[in-house]
Amino acid sequence: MAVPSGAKATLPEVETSTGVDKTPRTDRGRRTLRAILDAAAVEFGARGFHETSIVAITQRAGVALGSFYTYFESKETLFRALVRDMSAQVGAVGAAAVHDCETVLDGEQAVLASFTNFAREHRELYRIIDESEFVDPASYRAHYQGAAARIGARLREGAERGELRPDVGEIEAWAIMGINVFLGLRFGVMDNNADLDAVASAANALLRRGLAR
Amino acid sequence: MAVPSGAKATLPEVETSTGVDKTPRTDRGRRTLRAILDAAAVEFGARGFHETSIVAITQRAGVALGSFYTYFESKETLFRALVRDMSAQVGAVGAAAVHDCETVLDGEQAVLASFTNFAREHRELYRIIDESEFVDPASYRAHYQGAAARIGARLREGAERGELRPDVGEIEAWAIMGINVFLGLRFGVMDNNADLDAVASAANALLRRGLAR
DNA sequence: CTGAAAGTTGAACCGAGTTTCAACTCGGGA
DNA sequence: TCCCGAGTTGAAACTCGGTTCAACTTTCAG
Repeated sequence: MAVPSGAKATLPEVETSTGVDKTPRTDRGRRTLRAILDAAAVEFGARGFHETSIVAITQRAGVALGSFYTYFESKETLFRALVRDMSAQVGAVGAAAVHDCETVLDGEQAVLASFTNFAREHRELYRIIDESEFVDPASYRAHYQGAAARIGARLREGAERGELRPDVGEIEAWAIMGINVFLGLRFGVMDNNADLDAVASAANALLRRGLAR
Repeated sequence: MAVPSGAKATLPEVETSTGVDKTPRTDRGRRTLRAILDAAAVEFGARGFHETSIVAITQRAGVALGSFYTYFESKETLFRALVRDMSAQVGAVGAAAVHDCETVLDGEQAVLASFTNFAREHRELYRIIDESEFVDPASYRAHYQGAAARIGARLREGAERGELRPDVGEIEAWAIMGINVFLGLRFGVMDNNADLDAVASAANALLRRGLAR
């Protein structure tokens, strides 16, 4: 039960390089695919890609080893599907958070608060995204470039509206992303009890006024 | 030639769980060990831990497969030695950078500038530290907790000296670390031409005044 | 009810890469 | 010069986990 609700509703597209369509056609098939995805998120999150065997995944999912290959061409394909799925969810969570915020800076605070919460509820997020650097570099880059681009767009809008300095750009976007990722790691994942709203608020103070006396 | 000069001078301690001392006793031995470490940094940096075979390392080092086991108990042991070595170097680079800076904020700017430069010159840094999350979790945690602690100590001193707000703490330390890591990735590693001093200066402006108009 | 398509099963195959080891060479001290 | 410990060598043993596949069951449209 470590896979976010978003993923439960929509099954991620599983691409096949060899034109063979592996999309399940029946309900039974969709349930099995879902079980494999959930089990994989748990196993990859706990042990990492290489330490996780397909047997472990299918056992946790309660299906036979061979069934795996009904839905995926390889362990890599499965991992890729999972990475893309989680990356999309992070984007969705962020978009939802900014939705009804007055100012850009309020928006950034809301994004951070919801992101750290999301990370705490989905411990596997970091390990899967982090490991995609080695297993699926393209998705890894896409994930961070996409996130930075979204932050950058919000900053630019804030600058146009006169809320932010006019010179905010890519540097600031990547800086904010770095803040979010590391605070998510430290206070969302490594620490169960931290008050995440307080963390978001402190980080936002840094964005607003800086650290100087 | 991807291993930092620091590592060339001092051979990192290679611990053995089984009490067998693998430290080379002759010059020839030290040269071989050095060659293996250098080759390993290149290979791990280019292909990652699991995709790198010991054969590839020994071939690049120009020694026979069996020689590897004269110096290391396993591939993991070697990787661990490398992680600890690089982590120590990052610390050293930071310490050197703050050394003769007037204010804390000047210090943080100097640290960021030298860190991004270091990352650009040692592309393997990120991949090795990142992958230690999976291969050697203890060193991974130690690396980031250590870095955050050093930043935190500097901030505290700045607060005592009245340069910074009195309430700076762990949140701000991890936020700064996140900024540094992501700017190093984006402008040091992913981009060869970015002006790293300009990047450090922009990030420092964020720390000083924030982003607000 | 029936047949074909979809899905399930797990034993066995297989390749890749780590680790071992016994025979060999090197180098420096007596 | 001789000797011996340190270091080198690479073929082969071993391990392990991904992938295949042919026999089987379930589903569902007609």
